[in-house]
Amino acid sequence: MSDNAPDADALIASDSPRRGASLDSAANEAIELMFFAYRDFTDVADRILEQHDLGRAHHRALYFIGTGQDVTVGHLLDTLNITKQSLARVLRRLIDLGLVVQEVGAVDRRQRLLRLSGEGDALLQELIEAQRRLLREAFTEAGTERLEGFRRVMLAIMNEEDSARFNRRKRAR
Amino acid sequence: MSDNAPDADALIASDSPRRGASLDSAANEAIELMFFAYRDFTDVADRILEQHDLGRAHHRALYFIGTGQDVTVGHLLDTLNITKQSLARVLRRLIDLGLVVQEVGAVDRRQRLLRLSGEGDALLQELIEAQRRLLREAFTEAGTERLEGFRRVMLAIMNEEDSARFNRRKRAR
DNA sequence: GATTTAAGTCAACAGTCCTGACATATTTTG
DNA sequence: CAAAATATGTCAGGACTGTTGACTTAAATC
Repeated sequence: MSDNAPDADALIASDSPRRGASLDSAANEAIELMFFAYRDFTDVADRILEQHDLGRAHHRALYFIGTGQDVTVGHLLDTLNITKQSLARVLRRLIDLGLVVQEVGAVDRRQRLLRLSGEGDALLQELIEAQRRLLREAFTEAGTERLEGFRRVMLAIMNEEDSARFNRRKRAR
Repeated sequence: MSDNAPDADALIASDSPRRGASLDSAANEAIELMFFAYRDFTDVADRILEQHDLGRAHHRALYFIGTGQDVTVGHLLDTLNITKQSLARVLRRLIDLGLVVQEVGAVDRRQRLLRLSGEGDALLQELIEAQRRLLREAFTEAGTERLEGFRRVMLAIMNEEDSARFNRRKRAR
């Protein structure tokens, strides 16, 4: 990717004359970190989903239904950035399997409030725990004092819309 | 996800009596960081790929062909963890577009060594630069002293096979 | 010479995403 | 109240990426 890539430990010397080049090679490295780490992160959930003949799209829907309050179809469309048609297929399957139930909105009866059934929540908890375990172990392995660096960088990678969404969700917890 | 989620800054107090709970809520938070950050990271490349009517699979193939040495079809299958048929379709397209060229292997003439054409390399550089810019800006925004934390945690999230692969690739640069 | 390996190909199927159009029920607005 | 806007659902059809399994060709290896 580039010559003379400095050791990552040296990157901290941000007053070096080659600061720009260091940032570039750190970014080159990070492209691969993102690819491999995300793949392995999703793999632990994929293995569970496979056993239920579900895919990632079902996981995402389950997740945001289960971790939000009064989630409507519209909220889900906003959060997932997909089309109504894409979501409909996924939601239909989850409802048919009895993992998700719908209720007519109390304030606005056009809305369909989505929530997980007991079975749906059990599956979601299983998925969350698998990814949580992986991350917990990674934090321990890397040293928990490095967690803050990880958090801040990941947050900075997000665009404004998503970091705002992330913070809204965080506040709601 | 859990009650009494502590502020992230408090997570550093790893000698707290609730260390385990802190790690859990940090991991819960990180599940969303992974989702949103990865999505926005891939989005900057997707916007460029769209203009060329290419998808993520083409990006991945271009990337590993362009950043490796003497990459064969077999290597690519190993790295990407997909089937021969999946790769074949993608590779066919890239070759037909003139972005990738094949040469018969010098040592083993059964092999097809893959490399990028000038045009292919130009596209790859454009893709890499878009993601590199995003990451560079994120590092600056988060503070470069936090880069090391990010790196170590991401590396720890990877499984052994991928972290070994990552380190092999890094050594080769 | 027989077996194994690297690559390419064919057929068929599944999951996820897209666009665009249209229907229904309900709420909001003029 | 009637008209417009909104939330949801659905239909048709297309694209990309992934899968499995079987088969061929050419070259290397035993």
